[in-house]
Amino acid sequence: MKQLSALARQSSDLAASSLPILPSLSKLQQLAAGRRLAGSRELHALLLTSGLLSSSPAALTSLISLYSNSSSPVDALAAFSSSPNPPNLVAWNAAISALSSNSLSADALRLFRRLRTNPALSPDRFTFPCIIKALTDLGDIIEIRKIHALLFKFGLDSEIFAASAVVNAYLKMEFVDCAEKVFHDLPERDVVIWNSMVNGFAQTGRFTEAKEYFAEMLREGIVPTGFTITGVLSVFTSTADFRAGRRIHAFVVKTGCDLYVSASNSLIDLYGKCHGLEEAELVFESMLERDVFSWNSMISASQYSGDHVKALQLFGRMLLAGVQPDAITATAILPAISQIAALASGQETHAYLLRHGITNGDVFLDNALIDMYAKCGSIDDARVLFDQMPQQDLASWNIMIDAYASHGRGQDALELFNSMTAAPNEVTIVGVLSACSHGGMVEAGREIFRRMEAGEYGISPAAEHYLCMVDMMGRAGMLEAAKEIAAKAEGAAGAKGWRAYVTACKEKGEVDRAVEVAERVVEMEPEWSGGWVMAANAYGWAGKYEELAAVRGQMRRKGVRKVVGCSWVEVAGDGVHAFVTGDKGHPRAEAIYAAVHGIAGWVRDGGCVE
DNA sequence: ATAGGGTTAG
Repeated sequence: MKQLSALARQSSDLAASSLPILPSLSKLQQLAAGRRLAGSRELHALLLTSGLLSSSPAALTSLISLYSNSSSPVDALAAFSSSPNPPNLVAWNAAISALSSNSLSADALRLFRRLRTNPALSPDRFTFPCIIKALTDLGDIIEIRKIHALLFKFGLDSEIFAASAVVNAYLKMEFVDCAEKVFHDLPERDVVIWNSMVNGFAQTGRFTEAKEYFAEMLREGIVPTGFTITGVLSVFTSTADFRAGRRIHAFVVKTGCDLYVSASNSLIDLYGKCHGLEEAELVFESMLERDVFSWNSMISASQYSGDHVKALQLFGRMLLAGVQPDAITATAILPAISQIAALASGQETHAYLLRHGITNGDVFLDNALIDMYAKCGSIDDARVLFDQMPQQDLASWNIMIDAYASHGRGQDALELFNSMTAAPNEVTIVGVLSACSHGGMVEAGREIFRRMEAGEYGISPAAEHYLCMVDMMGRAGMLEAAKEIAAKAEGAAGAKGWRAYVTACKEKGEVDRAVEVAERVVEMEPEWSGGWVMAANAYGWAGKYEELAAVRGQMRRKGVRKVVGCSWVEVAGDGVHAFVTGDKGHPRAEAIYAAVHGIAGWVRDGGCVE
C-alpha cells in the first residue's frame, strides 16, 4: 500500500497533465490498454487519488484485468490484495484469471484455496475455467478430478466454458474416456469444445481420433477456426501426410476462413517439412503479422532445404523486424553458420544470445553451439562449452567426439569416449571409429570394432561402421584387410566402402588393386555419380585409357553428371564468399588464384604430398 | 467488471 501511494504521487502529475479531470472509466481503460503497463500504472494511481478504487468494485476488477492483459500478474495481485474494501467474487475471479493466464498456476491454486475458505463467497462459472486451466498447466490430475466433482456440486457441470477446460485437461493427461463422457453429456457443443477435442487428441499423438473428431465436426456443420486448422495441420505434419495438409490449405482458401498467425505458422511448418520451400515462402510473405513462431518455422524450412544463405538472410530480417529470437531460432540458425564455417558470425550470434539471456540451460542450444564452434575450427572453445554444460546428453558426447574426429585429434576423442557417463549409440561408435581412422590409431579402432562385434555396446555394426573400418585400414596400408571389410558392407554403404578402398589403393600406389574393383561401385549404386567418377579415375591412374573412354561414354549416354564442389570462406568485416571449382566470377578472382598457387607452392616446398 | 481451445528444435 505504501508503494502504491508513492506510485500514485509520482505519476499523478503526469496523469493530470495528459488526461481531463476524471474521464469515463472506459476512456481510461482504452488509454491504459494502449500504453500497456505504464498506462495501467497511471490508471492505478489515478483511481487511488480520485477515491474511485474504494467506491467502485468495477474499478478494482478493471484494474486487475488491465494488469493481467499487460502481462503483469504480480501488479494485478498487488491491486487485488491492497483493495481498501473486501473484494467481491468478480474481483476474486479476475485475480485468479490474472495468475492462471500468466502461467503462475501454483499461485492461482493458492488463491483459489483461499477463496474456498471464505464462507461468504462460492466459486461460479467464471472461477472454474481459470482454476482448471491452472491445474492443467500443473498437470495435477488428482485436483482436476476433485474440481470436476465440485462442478457437479455447484450445478455447473453443463457450463460449456468449464467443460472445455475439463475436456482439455483430461485429454492432455490421457484420460480419454473421461473427456469423451464430458463432451457427449453436454446439451450443446460450440466450436471451442470441438477444438479442444481435436487438438487434445492431436497433442497426445492420437492422430486417428483427432482426424475423426475433425471430420465429425465438419459433418455437424461447425465452422472451423484458426485453432482448428492449427491442430489438424499439426496432425498431418506429424504423420508426414503432406497431401492432406495441402488439402487443408486449399479448404482454408476456398472457405475463406481466417488463418490467423498460428495457422499460417503451421502451414509454413508443413511446407517446410515436405520440402515445399516456395509454398512456405508464399504463406510467409503473405502474412500481415508475424510472430517468433513464424520466423522460426520459416528459418527451419530454409534449413531443411539446405539453403543456408537464405536462412541467414531471414535471421537478419527477423532482427530488423524487431522480433526477439529465442533458443529455437538459435538452434535453427547455428547449423547454417556451421555449414559455411563462419566463425565470426557464430561468435557474434553466441554473444547476442548471452546478452539477451537466451542461452540459459537449453541442452539443444548448447549442443548447437558446441557443433558450431567445432565446425568453424574453434575446437577448444567447443570443449570449454561442453565442460561447462550442467548436464550433457548423448548428442553432446557425440558432437564432441565427432569434433575431435574431424580435427584429427584421435587421442582426445578416445579419452572422451572412455570417460562417457551415458551409454553410446551407433552415432557415437561411428564418431570414435572415424577419430581413430583420422588419427592413425588402427589398433584402438580395431579393438572398439571387435568389442562392438562381440555385442559389448549393444549395437551391431552397420554400414557406416564398416565404412570407417575400410577407411582406417586403407590409410594404414592394410589393403587386404580393408578389402575384406568392404566386401561385408551392403547397399549404398557398400558402394561408399568400395570407394574408400579405391581411394586407399591409389594413395598407396596400388592402382592394380583399384582397377580390380573400380566398376563394383558403379554396379552397386549406378545412380551415384561419385561411383562413376571413381571408376574413371581408377582407369586413368592405371593408364588404361580404353576402359576410361568406355566409362566416360557410358556416363554421357546415361547423363551422369559430376556434382560441382562448392566452398565458402568468411572474410572478417566483409561477409561470406562462395566458390565453385574453376570459378572465375569473383571480382578479385585473379588475386585469389595467385594466392592459391602461392600456398600450393609452400605446401609442396614444405614436403607435403597430396 | 471476471471465463475455455492452438503451432516451432538434433
